[in-house]
Amino acid sequence: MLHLAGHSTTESVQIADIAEGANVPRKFLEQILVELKRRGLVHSVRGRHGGYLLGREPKAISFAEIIRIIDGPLALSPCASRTAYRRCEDCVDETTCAIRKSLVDVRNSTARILEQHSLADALADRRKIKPGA
Amino acid sequence: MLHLAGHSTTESVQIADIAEGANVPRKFLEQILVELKRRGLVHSVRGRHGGYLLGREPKAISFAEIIRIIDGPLALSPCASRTAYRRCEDCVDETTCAIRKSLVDVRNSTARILEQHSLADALADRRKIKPGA
DNA sequence: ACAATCTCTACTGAGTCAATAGAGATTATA
DNA sequence: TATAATCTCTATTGACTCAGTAGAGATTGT
Repeated sequence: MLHLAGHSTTESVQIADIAEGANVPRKFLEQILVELKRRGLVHSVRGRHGGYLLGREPKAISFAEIIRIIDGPLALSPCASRTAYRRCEDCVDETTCAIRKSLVDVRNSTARILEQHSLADALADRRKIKPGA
Repeated sequence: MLHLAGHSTTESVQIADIAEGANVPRKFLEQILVELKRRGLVHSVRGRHGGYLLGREPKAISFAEIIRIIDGPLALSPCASRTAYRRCEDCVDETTCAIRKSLVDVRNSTARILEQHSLADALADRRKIKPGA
């Protein structure tokens, strides 16, 4: 995603280029991109000079969103998740579960941090440190 | 652990009792307890009237410590972990990795929250809500 | 027509997780 | 001393996930 963010929002980049830049197998990257596409974070251009490009401006794509798609919900337990809530099977009483309270705290702070960081921020950081690259 | 914290620090509780209270298979619980013992969080008493008891006072056992033993490192990626640091294999330059910065932020906030919560806190919470239980 | 690319589905191998199984060591008690 | 109750240890299972592989099919530029 950082690689794509480094290019314009109008010209597409080919899988092979991204794979080389990110140092991951092409076919493996493909599966991730298909999923990202399904969720609207990237668009694809088919055919001869096809490729991928960001679906929105870099500043409108948060780390939280990407991580949720690739790694699943942020919460440590489904019962503490907001986007993928699921009650624990053997939970006796959720409202008095002292463990869940902490897990919800953790989820909230994690979500806050990851939602504040966008691709644009990451790109700016990188440029700040390595102006030449 | 909450079950154990509910008992005195001197008398042991049998696996079967904890298993029933926590609604998990006895043999499965056993493996967790053995690991917790290896790390010093609980002690065991062998033989006829054996069982388990907390290795320290409830207020000296944090959620962070328990979760690290049962679930592994808190960080989302090994490169952001303090207790189990490991460099990413295909990392080009760790100091300029914009993703890692966010992951370290998340780890730190997670660790702060989970280290502040102890078994004693959880026990107090539970009693506050359900004074009779 | 053809070549380059994305698209889709299925598969593999290693690893993890919850759970099971059983033999062995330790201790209280009769 | 024998026995029963308990923890201890190691191995194994089955379902699942994760990274990666494979190949046929659809789409588009030339």
